[in-house]
Amino acid sequence: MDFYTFDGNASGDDYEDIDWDTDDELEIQNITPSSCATLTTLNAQTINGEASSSAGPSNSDLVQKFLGMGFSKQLIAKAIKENGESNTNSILESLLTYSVLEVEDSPDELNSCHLNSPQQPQQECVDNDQLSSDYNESLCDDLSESDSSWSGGSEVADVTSSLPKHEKALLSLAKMGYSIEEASAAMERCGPQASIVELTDFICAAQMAKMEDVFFEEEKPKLPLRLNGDFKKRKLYDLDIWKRKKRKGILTEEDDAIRLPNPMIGFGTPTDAHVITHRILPDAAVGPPYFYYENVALAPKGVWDTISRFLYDVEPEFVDSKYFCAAARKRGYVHNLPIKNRFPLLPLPPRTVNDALPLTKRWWPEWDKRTKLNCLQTVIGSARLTDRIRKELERCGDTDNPPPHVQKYVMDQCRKWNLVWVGKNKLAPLEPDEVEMLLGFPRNHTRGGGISRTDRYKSLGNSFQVDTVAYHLSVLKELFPNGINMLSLFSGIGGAEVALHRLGIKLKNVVSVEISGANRDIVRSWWEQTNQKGNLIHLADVQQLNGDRLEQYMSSFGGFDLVVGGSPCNNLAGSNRVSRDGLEGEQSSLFYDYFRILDIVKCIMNK
DNA sequence: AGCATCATGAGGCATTTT
DNA sequence: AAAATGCCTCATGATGCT
Repeated sequence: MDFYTFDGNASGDDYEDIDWDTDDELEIQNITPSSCATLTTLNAQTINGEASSSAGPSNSDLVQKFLGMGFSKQLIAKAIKENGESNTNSILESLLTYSVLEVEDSPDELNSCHLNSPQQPQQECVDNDQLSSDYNESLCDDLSESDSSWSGGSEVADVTSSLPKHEKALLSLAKMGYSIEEASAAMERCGPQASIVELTDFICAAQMAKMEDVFFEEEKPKLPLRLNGDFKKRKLYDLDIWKRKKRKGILTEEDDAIRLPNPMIGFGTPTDAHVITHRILPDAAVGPPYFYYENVALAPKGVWDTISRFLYDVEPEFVDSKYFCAAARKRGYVHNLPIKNRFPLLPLPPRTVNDALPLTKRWWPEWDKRTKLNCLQTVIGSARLTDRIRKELERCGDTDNPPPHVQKYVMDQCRKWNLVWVGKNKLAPLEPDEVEMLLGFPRNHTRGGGISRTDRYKSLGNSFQVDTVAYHLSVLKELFPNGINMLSLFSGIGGAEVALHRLGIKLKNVVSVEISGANRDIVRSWWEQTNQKGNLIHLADVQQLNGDRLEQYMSSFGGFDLVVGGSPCNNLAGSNRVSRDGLEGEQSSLFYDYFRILDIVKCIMNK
């Protein structure tokens, strides 16, 4: 395969022109992860997904940890000076002691303590004028919006001011007889906005788990994945069931499977008060290169376990993009990137339908309580549907409040098809440019150049949410100030490329593999329009990309810094009524090519 | 052949009710 | 504790038109 010349294939997700009757496909069955890198098993995890570090943390890590717990820099410096760096517990004791001298205990306030003093890191602004004025206008009051599904002001990992309420909470727990370790673990776990009740609930659960582990001294199984999220009653219930099953000896493999976190915020989002900044990666996963893999979160059972197993046992980070923009997008991301000091793209995108689509506000009925859209898919609602709804509403007469059964019918269809109000009794699916905006792409990114409207929806529906991905990739900016070389598999319309560009990360050499000619055209066109100085190499088929070819590229510009890819979800997505066959499905099995290629790159880089 | 349009549930959690 | 209910999901295939 040589540098690709554009063909006539204009479909967004079609693989019909690929010969599927190859031997490769058959060999996928029962394949096991085999890697030239040593595959090590993940150490037993603590409940909060953060394994305790055996090596002593560096001074900055230490400071960061206590900053995250809400102590002021001055107090931390003092405590470290008195106790030395090695003894974390005595530092904490000292910090608490200082707090006793300063703070009065007032439990009533503890139930509602929040971080304040929002801070946004400075960020180089790149091509933000691509975005619509609606978009920009809505940004200013974004932070003040309140949303019942999540709380807290804008906050990034670096907290520099003293936050006595945290210290109060810690102090209260200590006074209640809990150990410093338990209290701090619970606080780190539940977040700064957690109430005392939640904190004690967590500690209780942890104690129960610990107690029972004493009774069941055998092998320590992996606890269900809890990357983040609060430890509410539901979680206790889960843990209860799990313990009970274990006692009865009926613990099945399913109980050991990866579970989705609730809320689905991964290691944190730009607007979360509490962000996890440390994790332990399995040795085999540590780069180079950095890799970033994406797929739908709600895949059939066992799929994410397999993906994680192949990708060096890295636990997926599940994130719903509704915490980044006005539309939901539940996705899992497996990556070996640092997670400390992430920062969001600026300006922050509109976070409600009202802000994202201001023209719908006038027609939005009071009884439609939606503030977010559901997942943007590859097809839209039909005209007949919206016509049926309009007739149904008109049948109710000239009222602002149709009967409940009509409201339910309308709302069900609205949620199912992501309809928005564009007139009296008039609903409509999103326009392609509205989808572009919601996903964080520049306006008209997919417009023109011969692509059909149908395929625009298809390509957009298969794409990344740029703000979400950019937040994760932002840590690369300080690591690669001179730019990066990237291998982009299943590039689609270039979500990763756009994200890096908007982050101000220079793209030196990009090898992009994408089956759809229309999508390649889009990326090529974007590349030229944004005056990229780097080198874009387009290929069509990941299956044809072998080690020799990779070695050629890598020797010409010195290896890849980042390997990005979101492999086909066709056989994993819930919308697929016909062939939801799992990871071994016709298209979704291309995941194994992502692993194959990543592993080759890894081998070459670590030679 | 390309394009637009339309109809087509099940799987799997989470929550509520019994 | 179990059953019922609610809710959401990067889609595929058939058809008719130009």
